[in-house]
Order: sequence, then structure tokens, then C-alpha cells
Amino acid sequence: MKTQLGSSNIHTLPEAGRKERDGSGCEACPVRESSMCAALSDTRLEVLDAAASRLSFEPDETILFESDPADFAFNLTEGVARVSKMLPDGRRQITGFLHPGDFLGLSYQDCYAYSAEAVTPVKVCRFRKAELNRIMRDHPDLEHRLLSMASNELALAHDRMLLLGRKSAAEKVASFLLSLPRKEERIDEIDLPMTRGDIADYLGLTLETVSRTLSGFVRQQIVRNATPRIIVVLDMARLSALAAGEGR
Amino acid sequence: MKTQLGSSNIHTLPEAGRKERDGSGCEACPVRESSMCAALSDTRLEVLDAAASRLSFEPDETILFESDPADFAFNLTEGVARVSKMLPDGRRQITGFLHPGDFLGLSYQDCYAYSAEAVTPVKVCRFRKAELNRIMRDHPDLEHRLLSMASNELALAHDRMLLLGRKSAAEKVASFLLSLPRKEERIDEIDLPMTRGDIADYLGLTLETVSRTLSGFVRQQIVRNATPRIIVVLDMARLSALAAGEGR
DNA sequence: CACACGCTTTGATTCACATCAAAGCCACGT
DNA sequence: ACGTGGCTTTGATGTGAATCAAAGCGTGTG
Repeated sequence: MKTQLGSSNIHTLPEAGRKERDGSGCEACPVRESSMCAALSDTRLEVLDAAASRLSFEPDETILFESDPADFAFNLTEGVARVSKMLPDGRRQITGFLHPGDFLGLSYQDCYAYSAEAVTPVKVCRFRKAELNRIMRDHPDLEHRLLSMASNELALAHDRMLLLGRKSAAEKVASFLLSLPRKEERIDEIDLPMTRGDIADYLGLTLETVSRTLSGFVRQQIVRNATPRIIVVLDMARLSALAAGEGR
Repeated sequence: MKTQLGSSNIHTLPEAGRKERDGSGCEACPVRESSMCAALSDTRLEVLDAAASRLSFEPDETILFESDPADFAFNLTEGVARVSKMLPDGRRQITGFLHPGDFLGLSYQDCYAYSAEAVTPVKVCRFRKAELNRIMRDHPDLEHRLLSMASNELALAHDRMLLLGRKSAAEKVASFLLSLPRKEERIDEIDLPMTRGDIADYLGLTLETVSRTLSGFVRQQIVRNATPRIIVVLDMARLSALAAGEGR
């Protein structure tokens, strides 16, 4: 776990995020097959490759900021990021956690409607939107892929509205745990790189309620706490039932 | 206001919604310029025209049903519809109200992830998805238009997550009132064709809380009740501040 | 090694909204 | 005109999660 940067969310820095070229190009990219890039053949991918800037962000660094001009779109290649919106008095809603392969910045507004920050160390491919639009004109497959990704996002957004509007705290936390990506080989282990406060702001709860709810799951032997950051699922059936809203 | 149809949500009827051809084609369509159809010139629009079935639905009739095979997409041309998801025990979240020009059924899943019902009498253009995809291949402008509509939807979805997760009952109701379309000539009149129960399920509240909150607004002279269905805004500044989350 | 800082957990109390209950209101059909 | 059914409003009470408060815990640092 990295140390916090305190109040250093200086999004207005001319160039947040360090540029870097690692040796290999798109062919070796970890999200070659899961991101929007899957729409293009290796040869056609070179166009995207040429248009991309590779950037890195440390935990809590701002990737993009609500109300800044929306000139760029991003492809997350490594790490976890959070997307959030704020109310004037500081109340925050995290509208999503991004994982490798996720696309960020789709929008036809002039300004971003949300902020995005790194949770863990993050790497992205950044594209100028004007350029991305040009590439889409020449490669309808890419636009098609983005539409299908947007549709999926939209379906997930609807799930989240159901969660926020109608699920109890326990159901919310259970749903959240099961929505996180898990490794094939350790299918019952859940990694929580974000803080309890982040989870709370994602679920529309307070951090105390999240913590209490997790403690409740431990008491009921539904999960076990390897560390505060690693949760081991002991009773998947019960957890799934809760998440689906069957356990009341 | 129409009478209720009681328990007649017989979505399994082979052909819900009555077919009808009104004399005029797409040129005279009320949503010609606001819907996805705006992407196509009059001549190219004929392709869509040929692919569309015009259907009508009475209040509370089901347009499409969660978990039914997602073979069709719809373009709402008249009326108001609600899109909703349910939990197994009957808790409901309305994820959106649809107005003329809105698109319904975008999704690359096999089955719909939500239901849609008419609130008022509704007219739609229905398309076979396979056919729509074929048309999109020939007309990238249409796909582009749908992507831009989906992006907008996504931005609205994020707003709604902020609302559901972090706003108070009063802020939710204020936001809702201001989100409804109003007529140019009567900019301070808000029409609520849906029930208090529908509004509650949209805002993650109970119908009693919605009613009490509206009564509160009347008491504070923020709005006036012409009829239960028509609300007149008296203090737009106050209502906007509440909706933005500035009034606490 | 000890201290400090940030995160998490746990406990006591409060409160906004839900739930339960009962009238009002209005449109429709007889 | 009257009665019925569905929606809305209002009132009394309950409760799940928020708030306020204070310990644990772990990791990096002087």
C-alpha cells in the first residue's frame, strides 16, 4: 500500500501523469483483447498506437477532473481508478471503479461530467478526442466496439441504480464484493485496493456502515478477513443470495 | 387520466401493442429531428422507414420485459414510458422515464436487462435488432448518432447515481421536477403523468415521502399544486438550489 | 524502537425516511 | 346522484443507517 499524497490533487498542473514508453507496443499490451483495441487487427492497430500517449499515475493522482475541457479519452491498461462526482458541499458519489481494459472519457460534452483518480498505480493510453473521432470514421469497427462497450456500461449503470435506490446496506456490500474482478486461481479471494471510504461513496453509505457490514459478514461466517484489504469468501451461496436481494 | 388495467400486464401475449400505420411517413414524425433518425437524410431515412413497425401501447401496458429475448429495439415517438428493474421480492427501481425521441433497447445482451411500460398512451417505432445492425453497417452516421446518444445516457445515468446515493429526499424531488421536460410557453408548469409510486421508485424513496416532500414545497411556497398532476413552480431559484444540493 | 499518521473497527446516540394506518379526493360507471 | 376503486395526502410510530466519538492497528519514519 502506498502512502497518501494528502491534499496534493493538483489537477491543474499542465501535465499530470508521467509519460513513458515501455519497449513493447500494442501487441504485448495486457488489454489488447479486452479493451476497445480488440476491434482492430494488428496492422490497423498501428493507427491507434501512433495516436496514443502512455501515461502513469500514482495513487490519488487525478487523471481527469470534473468541468475541465474534455479533450482526451483514456484506455486504462494497468491498475484501478475511481470515477466520481461531487456535490457543492463535498458529498461524493463514486460512479464506478475502472479496471484494465476499461474506457474512460466517452462523452460528447465539452467538459468532463466527472473526475477520475488513480486508486493504485495506474497506466493509461491517452488519445486526443478529435483524433479518436477521425480514426473512428476510418474504422467503423472501432466505433461499433465502443458502442457495444457503452451499452454494457449502460446496463451496469442500471444495475447500480437498482443497488443505490433499493438495496439494503448488506445487499449493497455483498453486490460490491461480487462485482470485483477475481483471479481465476484464487476465485474466493477478493482484493479491495480502495479504502472503506471509497467503497462507502460507491455504495451510497458511510464508511462506518461499510465496516460494520463487513464485520457482520465475518461474524456470520460469510467471509473471512485475511487482511483489511483481502477478503476471503467462505459461503459463496449466501453472499450471492444477499447480493441478488433474496436474503432480505 | 386513464383507468388502470389492474393485473393485466400480460407481457407474454404474442403481440402486445397494436400495429398501426398513420398516413404520413417519417418526414412528418414528431421526433424526426430529436431521435436517432436525425442522423439520416430524408432519402436514406427510407431504409429505416421500411424496417420499422409502428406500435401503440395503452397506459401500464408492457413494451418489453426483463429477461425476454432482446430481439427488438424501439424509438419512442409519442407519450411517456418507464424503464424499471425488479428485485426478486418485488422491490422496484425505475431507472428512467422515456420521452419522445428516446431510444430503448440498446444492448448487446441476449435478453433485456429491464422492463419498459407505458405511463401515458405511447407510440413507438420498433426495429428488429439484426436489421438495425445491418442498417448501421451501411450507414455509419446512424451508429455514430447512437453512440453519441448512448454517451449522453451514460452521463445522465451518472447524475442519477449521484442523486440516488447522496441526495436527500428534498434534493431528489427537486432534481426530479427540474429534469422533466416542460413546454416553452408554460416554462413554470410541470406535468407529472406518472404516479407518486412511480416517482418514489425512480428516486429511491417511498410514495409517502414523495407526497410529504411535495407538500413541504407547497408549504414553503416553492411550488403550487394546480392539480395533483400539474405542479407550478413559484420559486425557481430555490428549487434549483435544492436540486443542485446547495440548500442542505 | 517508538512515535505519528492514516485507515479501520467498534460503541453510543440521533435522525431521516420507512412503515403502518386512516382519511380525503376525484373520476368513472351504474 | 351515488358508490366504488385508485391515487394522494396526512398522521403516528418504528428502524436502518448516519453521526458523533474513541479506540485499535499497521506501516513508514525520525
